[in-house]
Amino acid sequence: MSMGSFRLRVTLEVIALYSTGRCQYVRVCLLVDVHEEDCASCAAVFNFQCFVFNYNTFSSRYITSTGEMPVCLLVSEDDAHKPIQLHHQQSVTLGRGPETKIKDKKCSRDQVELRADCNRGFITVKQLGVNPTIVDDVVVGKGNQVTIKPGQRLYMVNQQYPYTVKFTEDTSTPRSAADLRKPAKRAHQMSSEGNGEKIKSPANKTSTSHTDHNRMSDDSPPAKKTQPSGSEKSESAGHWSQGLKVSMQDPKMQVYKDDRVVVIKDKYPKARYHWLVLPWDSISSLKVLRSEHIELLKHMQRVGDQMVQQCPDAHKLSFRLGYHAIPSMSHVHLHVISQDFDSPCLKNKKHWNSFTTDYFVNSQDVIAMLEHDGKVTVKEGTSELLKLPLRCHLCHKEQPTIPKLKEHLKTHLPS
DNA sequence: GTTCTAGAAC
DNA sequence: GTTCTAGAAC
Repeated sequence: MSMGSFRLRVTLEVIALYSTGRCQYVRVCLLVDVHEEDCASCAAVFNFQCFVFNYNTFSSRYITSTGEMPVCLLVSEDDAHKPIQLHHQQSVTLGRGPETKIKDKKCSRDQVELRADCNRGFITVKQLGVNPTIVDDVVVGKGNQVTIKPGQRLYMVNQQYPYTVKFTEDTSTPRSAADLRKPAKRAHQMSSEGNGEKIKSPANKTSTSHTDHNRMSDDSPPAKKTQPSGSEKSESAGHWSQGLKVSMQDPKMQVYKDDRVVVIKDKYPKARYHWLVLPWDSISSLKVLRSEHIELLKHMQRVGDQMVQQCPDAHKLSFRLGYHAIPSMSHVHLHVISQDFDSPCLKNKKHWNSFTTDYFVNSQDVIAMLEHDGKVTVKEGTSELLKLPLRCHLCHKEQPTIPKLKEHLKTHLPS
């Protein structure tokens, strides 16, 4: 039966998430002529998707309206710290720690999981800690979740540490399609079907790109050297331990991303190749991982394997994929690191032992633990492993000092 | 996590 | 004297 041809009107709302944390939505209307020879409308729709996501060809005449998505702020009522910005539909775990400045041991480090819906103007609050989180005199209860809107009050734990939620317009967000096309503020391209996007060649060898790497370090907000510029100043990630959350959002740092994870080069690589695979979802540490995270961790490992396969030196270097048992930096991150350990950033015993003792837990072992026990446990005394004598990871010969160890490692380098 | 530096080790 | 480490500070 002949279909003839017809005109398809497509309206699509695109949510742009900027590296600064701001959101904007753009409504796109397109008229697509579908002809019989296109075989099926899906072909036209497919082409349409390619067109939309190829941002540089995105003409302003297709944009029928733009608007500011409200920014969600969690405000400390006792003014203990600056408001914490919550990104649209991104889970954030909060509790005792530098972000909230709460030191009360009754408050878990992972007391609540928050997820803001900036369109509809509420936050979903899930209590993770044992002690009660309270919303308007009602105990949430461990494992339960409630919503909180402006006007309501959240007590982090035991009628203490009051918070309110606020949604405000961010007037600094670019308003025109021309603004949107400026590369520095361009939204991250995201596959609609979860297919990954290689941003630039992973062949950026960390040891040979130190000039570039250091330049990037100077641009981005490290612990003390530089301050974030512009709107980034208002972000809550000021403490050094929150640095990964900032770096993962920085397009200059990203080498791969898809709908679940992002890969960045380690800012201080401990080997020729050293990447970090991070989930977009805010997962503070291995401790909060449960069975429901298994698929995500398997995906992180697949992406890590992919980084290795695409590495031009993969044939002559070996790699390990794993997690630090007790990481210093918040936000779960999978290390993908070549085993040459040929890097000026590897400077001390802690660096060495964190990658060459059981302090480094293989990705497969973490996944196996989750599959078997439903959680990840770290053995007692693991932190002591960082103080062990320096021992070559290949021939196990002990070395007296870091400089001697580095000299020794050269003997194992591929020719 | 890094940087800085006092003092131990050589 | 120099080299190197470990712990405080950030």
